[in-house]
Amino acid sequence: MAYDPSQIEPFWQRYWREHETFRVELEPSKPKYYVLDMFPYPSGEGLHVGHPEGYTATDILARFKRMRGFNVLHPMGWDAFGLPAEQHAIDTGTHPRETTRRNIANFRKQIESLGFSYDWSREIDTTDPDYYRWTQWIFQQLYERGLAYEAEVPVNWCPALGTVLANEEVIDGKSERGGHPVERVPMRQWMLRITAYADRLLEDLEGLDWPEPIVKMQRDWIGRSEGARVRFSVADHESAEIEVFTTRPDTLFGATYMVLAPEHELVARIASEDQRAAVAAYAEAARRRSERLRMAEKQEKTGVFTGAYALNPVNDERIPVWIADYVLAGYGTGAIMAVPGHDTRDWEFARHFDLPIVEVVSGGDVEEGAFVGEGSSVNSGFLDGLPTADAKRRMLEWLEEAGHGEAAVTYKLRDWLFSRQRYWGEPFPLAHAEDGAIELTPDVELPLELPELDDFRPSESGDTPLERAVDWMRVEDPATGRTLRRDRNTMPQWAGSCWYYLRFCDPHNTQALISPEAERYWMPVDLYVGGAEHAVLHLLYARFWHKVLYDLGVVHSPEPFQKLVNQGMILGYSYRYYDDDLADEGGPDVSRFSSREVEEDGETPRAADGRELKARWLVPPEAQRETDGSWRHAEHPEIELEEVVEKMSKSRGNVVSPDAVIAEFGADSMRLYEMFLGPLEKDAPWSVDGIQGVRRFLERVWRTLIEDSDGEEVLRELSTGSSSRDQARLAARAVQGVTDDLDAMRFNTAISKLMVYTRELAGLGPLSRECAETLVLLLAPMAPHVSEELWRRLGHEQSLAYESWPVADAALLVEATQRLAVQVNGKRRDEIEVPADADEESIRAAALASEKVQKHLQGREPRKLIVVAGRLVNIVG
RNA sequence: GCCCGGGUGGCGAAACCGGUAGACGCGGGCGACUUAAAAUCGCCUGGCCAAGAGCCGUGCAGGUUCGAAUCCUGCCCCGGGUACCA
Repeated sequence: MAYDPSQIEPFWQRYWREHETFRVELEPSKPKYYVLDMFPYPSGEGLHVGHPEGYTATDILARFKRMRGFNVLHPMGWDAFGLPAEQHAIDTGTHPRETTRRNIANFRKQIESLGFSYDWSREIDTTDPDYYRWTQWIFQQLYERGLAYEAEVPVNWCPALGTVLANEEVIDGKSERGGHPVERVPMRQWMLRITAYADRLLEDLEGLDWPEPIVKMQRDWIGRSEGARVRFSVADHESAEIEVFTTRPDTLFGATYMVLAPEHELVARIASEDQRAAVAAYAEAARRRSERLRMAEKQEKTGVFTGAYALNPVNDERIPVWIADYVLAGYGTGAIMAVPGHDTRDWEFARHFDLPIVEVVSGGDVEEGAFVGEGSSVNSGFLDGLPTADAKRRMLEWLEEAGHGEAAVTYKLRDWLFSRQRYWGEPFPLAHAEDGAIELTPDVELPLELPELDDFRPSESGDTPLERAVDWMRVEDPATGRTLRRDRNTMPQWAGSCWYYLRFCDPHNTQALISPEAERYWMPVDLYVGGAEHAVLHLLYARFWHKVLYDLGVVHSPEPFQKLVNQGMILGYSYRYYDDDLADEGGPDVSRFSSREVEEDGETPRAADGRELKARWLVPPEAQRETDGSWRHAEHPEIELEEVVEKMSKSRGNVVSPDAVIAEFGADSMRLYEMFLGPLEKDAPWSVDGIQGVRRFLERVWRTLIEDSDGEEVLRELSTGSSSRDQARLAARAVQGVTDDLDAMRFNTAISKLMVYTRELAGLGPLSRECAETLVLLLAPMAPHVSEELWRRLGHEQSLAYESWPVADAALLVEATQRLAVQVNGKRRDEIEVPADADEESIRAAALASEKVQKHLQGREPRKLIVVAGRLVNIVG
């Protein structure tokens, strides 16, 4: 028997658990390192192969930093509230708590089987009342600071299902399950005033060690823009006034019409008699379209004239007021002044509806398209001749003097819709009085626990699941004795993940969400690793809460995550076809279609005859591969399937579990393989081609140290005394290379350097103990089980988790000579070897002395000679 | 649509700041060992042809530069996000 992970890995996992090897305490004398994974939602599908990628990366860092003397906080927990457990409860009647408990147990077992060095004594579960007690506490602080308020906000209401749907559950205006119509209807909701923190969220991005694209996405998401608010009066409607925001007040003379969002409150008031019906019909249709579709510019421009006119304040011209769904109610003021000459969407709209286009900034041709750049004002009265910047300033002065508007800043960022009409979330810690007053649940009554239910559906009357708990909903106000009603909503899943990184620092504190000592020592997070799909929302929400906690004095750093790394997504394969069974009823009449027979119409797939279709996804064995490489529906082989590569998800069925891989190759091979696949940040579809390579590497490492002697696995005899010079140089290069790569999180190249080191050691005669131990220590963060086993066999009694990381002897890294490429006119023609300290003059001479170079120069005099230190010489001639 | 990222051999990739394209691994080929196979070890493996001191080659088309996978412009394809999936 050779290397056998099925023996080694469980042994060491038990060893670490029993010895609490990775348990950490606050140790002020030691430098700390807090390395955090984005904790998972424990879904019923279990871990997929994408999870271990990020977790392996952070685990390598955690182990590496421990060996370099840091006190490492490396925790794991569960973001366990969420939609799937509740859906499952509705389908099966199983309490979400039970589903969640089972899923967590499964996730923990899978995660443990990979040998991660988590401090499990700090495990967190967001659905644990001891945890969400503090989520509720934070909400109360937000409320008391005026950062939580109630408002009427449109939601995806599905009358047939009697419930509000997540955007994901709505496809092209119909529910994903059953294809029932969905409309946007306003509902009273909790909102968090994240916009009050917009500027700080923007400014503090500055000092963070985050990938630049993520910073940019956050910046764009916040979308600060400076401009003006302008008020237009409405002709024949004394009291009506349309307020708009524009970044280009200098183009006000070019405003030839206005557009209101279909939901705008003025629409009903100002629509003229003869347009009323058309306006109502359009508004009704808009309610059925998703915001995403409405923002898509490629869509045909639609809109309806309201019959009303506004007065342009600069010239008192009557301009028509339209409604159109490209103007969104939730952004800005829900109304725009349209300047078709200088805004692309307005231009297209004006063209489509034959509205006037006026040039007010010179520099383009407004007949051909909108000119959105800067220039100088024309056709603009008192602005004429002014360059754009001055024209903006001048117009602002005029607006303020005339009382028609003022300078303003708006943000694309909207306040955060913070309530859900669901069961499986944190209850709001407050109650409502008849008169609308809100009483916070007293601190001693926290946590306010979820009521027990056995039916998790919304009620037919549109009540939320919580409203089924009649007794729970009713509460007596201890002060006045009057009866209050608890809030019928729960918090969104984001809530628990907004502050979990703080709780890991002090998970069992019953007096506070975190002690000042723990917070001062451990925070901020030094390295945060997770998927790029969280680039905006989770990270922005968590930063917002952190800043509120900063203002409350709970935390001392303005930002929670100092360094952020996004691991790439591991994608899965599925195989797509379409059918016309929109209501998911099945049966014999269903027609099926291959992709090539289907056209996309916006979000709606259609057959050649115009019939609406629905996409379906299969995975093997329902999808079968033919000998010609095509994929076919197993039951309907006439249907050719289209291969699609996407994020792994239940809806696609393309989730791949790591369990089988671990069983076959071992956890160390799995870890190494995921790291060896390519750079951590890169997306890639999952495949196990090539996992043999890292497994073979581990076997080679094993055989380098262990030999079979009469069926007994024993340590090879190691050479006595110190390493040979060649061995020492090889080891020094490996140490330097691996250390640099781990510091920069280049795990793939670190592994390749270890492969080279191992292979070349074999060619250098009897192995020295020093080289052997160096190999094991360098491998330890990446393949910890086999490394621990070899370390023990090398005669050490303690785990190597806290051994010192090897240091390279700088003197051994110096080379005596250097090889330089020699180019003639940029093409490589020869190579020369010169002393490492050769000066430029001798390098030139050596290059020109090359026969091959002379041949290619064909007698020409070199016009120019470029020497790049350590790299090459380029002779131009 | 908008925002972000990616595209290099048959495949995963490397090339870190504009300086020798393809390290390392998979797959494939040849050889050694073996009665044989597996395992292991060694060598070869971007394409083309007239086979050279040759030409071409990093999604496509251009540009900047002594020199471009890397920088710039335009385009194509793929992935992620798009505020109630997480």
